[in-house]
Amino acid sequence: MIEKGLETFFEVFLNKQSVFFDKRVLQSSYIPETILHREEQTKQIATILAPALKKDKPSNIFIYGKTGTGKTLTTKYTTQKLMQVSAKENIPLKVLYVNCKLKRSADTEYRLIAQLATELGKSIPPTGLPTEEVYKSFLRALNKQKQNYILILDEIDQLIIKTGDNALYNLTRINENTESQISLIGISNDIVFVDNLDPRVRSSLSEEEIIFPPYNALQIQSILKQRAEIAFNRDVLGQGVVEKCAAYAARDHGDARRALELLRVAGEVADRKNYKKITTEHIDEAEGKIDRDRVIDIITTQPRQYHLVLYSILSLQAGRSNSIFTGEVYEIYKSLCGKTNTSVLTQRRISDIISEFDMLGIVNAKVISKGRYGRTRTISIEIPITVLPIIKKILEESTRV
DNA sequence: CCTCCACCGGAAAGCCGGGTCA
DNA sequence: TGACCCGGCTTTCCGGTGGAGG
Repeated sequence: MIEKGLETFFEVFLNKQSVFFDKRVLQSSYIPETILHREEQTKQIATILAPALKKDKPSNIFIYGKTGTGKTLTTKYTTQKLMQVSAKENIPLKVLYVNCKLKRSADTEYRLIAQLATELGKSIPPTGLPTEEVYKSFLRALNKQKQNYILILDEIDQLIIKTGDNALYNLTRINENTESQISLIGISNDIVFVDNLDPRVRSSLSEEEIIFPPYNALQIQSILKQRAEIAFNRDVLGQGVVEKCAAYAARDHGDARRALELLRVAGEVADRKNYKKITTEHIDEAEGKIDRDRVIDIITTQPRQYHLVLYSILSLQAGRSNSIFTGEVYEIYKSLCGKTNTSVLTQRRISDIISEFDMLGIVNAKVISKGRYGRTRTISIEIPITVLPIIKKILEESTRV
């Protein structure tokens, strides 16, 4: 009986009308036919890279712009076109793309070089070898065929923050040891990190600099319309939906990625509720959902010690309205450890965990001075009230012995 | 104006589990 | 098997420090 019900459920699901025609178009990995509002930047990149077709070494490029301003997309798009020409004309040229933020893939010097070598067909074990050895292997792969390489390092700031500029330094001078020519394209949404770079690396990396300004609301609107045309079925977008999405995204620094995500989730919400059209209400709902999912996702993937810390903060907040200090959190945390039979970490460590929560936007922690009574952080919770019960449940479950 | 609290936060080093290689 | 490597997580050490209270 139950099976029967489930079967019909699936059948109904299968036959259900969706507002989507091709959802992938709204994902950030999708590269559209034409890229709107980035003509200038596309041209700049193309101009700089073009010499590669004549076997000259293009200058290194440093690309900077806030999140969702089309840096990655434009770079990928341009290099893709470049490759098409080089393939047609039989010009040896290779583009390697690496995202330095991807955990366990390219977020350390070893892994970055290993990743690059892997893309050139060398297989490198994920660990165990001296980094030096990996470099040698990479070099051998480069030399196997003399040609131009364009190396795209996305989110390069993450790499620098985590592991310093060693890798970058080595990469910028790798040309001295090889027949092939390597050009770097560094992409970053943070510009301050450049200051901490070795001057040699800095000047080498930013032989050319390209800035991606944020989109304004109108530009985001046209981007959304361009994608929506392919992504959705005919006539599913309600009055003012695109406008509202764009307005939300423009509100905080014109992030096109967020706008697209908002639109996509709004569509999913509409689907789930069996609406044939997406309305502006769905957007509000989508915004809340994205928020909640983000928080829940962050917290569930956090290790146990972090849960204990957060639980301590939560229970402190429950009783009072005034602010919470690090010392108090640590006291509660310690007693919690005792109760749950967990090893106790140092206050120094807990302090770091709290700032991590702060950076993740789960908690707001500001350093203040209480004069005579010392210096500490004031901590408050930033989790939307609607998710608090869920979070509490998650924490309680993981905190239990 | 000086003191001195209760932490902050950088640097370095240790531990441990994952791995390679000869 | 032992010497060695990498990377994540912690601990240790320790020099700051904003501002209320004296």
